[in-house]
Amino acid sequence: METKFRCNCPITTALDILGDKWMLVIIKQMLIENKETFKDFTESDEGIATNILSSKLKQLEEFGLITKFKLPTNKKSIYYHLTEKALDLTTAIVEIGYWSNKYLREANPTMSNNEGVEFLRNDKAGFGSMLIENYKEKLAKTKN
Amino acid sequence: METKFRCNCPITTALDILGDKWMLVIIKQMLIENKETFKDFTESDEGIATNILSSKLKQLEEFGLITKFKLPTNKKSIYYHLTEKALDLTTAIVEIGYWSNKYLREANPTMSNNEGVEFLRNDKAGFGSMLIENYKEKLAKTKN
DNA sequence: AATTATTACTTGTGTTTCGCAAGTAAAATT
DNA sequence: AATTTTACTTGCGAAACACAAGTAATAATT
Repeated sequence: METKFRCNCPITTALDILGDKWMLVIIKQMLIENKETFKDFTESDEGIATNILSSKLKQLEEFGLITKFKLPTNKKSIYYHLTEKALDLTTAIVEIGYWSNKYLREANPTMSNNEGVEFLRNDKAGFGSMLIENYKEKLAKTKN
Repeated sequence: METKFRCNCPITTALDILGDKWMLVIIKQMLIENKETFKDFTESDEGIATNILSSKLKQLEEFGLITKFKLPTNKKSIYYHLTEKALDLTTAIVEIGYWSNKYLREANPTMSNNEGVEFLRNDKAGFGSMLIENYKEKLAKTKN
């Protein structure tokens, strides 16, 4: 599948790939909510349709944002992991969350306000670092 | 038009509004490329269709991200301006640009590499501050 | 060992969003 | 007065997305 880029602007180019309903949401689910398998994603709050999920996982892999991984003990499950390239989107994702918490509470009054959100509000950079560190630790455990 | 939010996650909530092909691109065009009028947008590199532009401008206004403005000297032209709420997305947009410059050059070899991009690469935070400052200066001039 | 359940998908169909071309009404220019 | 410019809308085809159902391989249960 060939991506057509709208123009030579870096920001627009990124949005040619990430600017849709699902790409960043899936990355967020992996980064923050420990989603790893197809089933994990289908069970998430966002409720993605399986055909969409399938096609988005394919795209994410094509762009080098995720890799597939199998455990030798389980031939059925496929584990999807974020690459360094995707992990480097953490700061951008955190910025979006920070902004959303600040401005979108009246638009979506059901928005959660837990310890994670509090951490984000109080220490944006620290929250990002924590996410990356946690994710890398988790990967190290899974792969060894 | 009523927005349905997929769940209570702040990040997903933001992407329910901004997660499409055009919303962030239009904000970027206003912030970085001095696009103000309907015609400005239609002439931009990205080449948005006029019906899409019209509906996106409506949405941006509904969400309080832009405001309409008319000059007393010109009854035809409508000037669209970013609100503080939208300006507060600058850091997120800059992060996306920074990431794109770092990772998407092989996907889109035509990506520009001018002084602006160099500034972004060398001083992400400074680049963001500069954009906001410039934008506010411009607004001050237009409105008075 | 045979049946059932789980996982990771695909396929089919309808709906919504998006893209392109053309048209329109009001204001501005010639 | 006629033309052009600006800010749109309308109509139609294409693409993305949503929902339901089905399938093939593996794993668990009886």
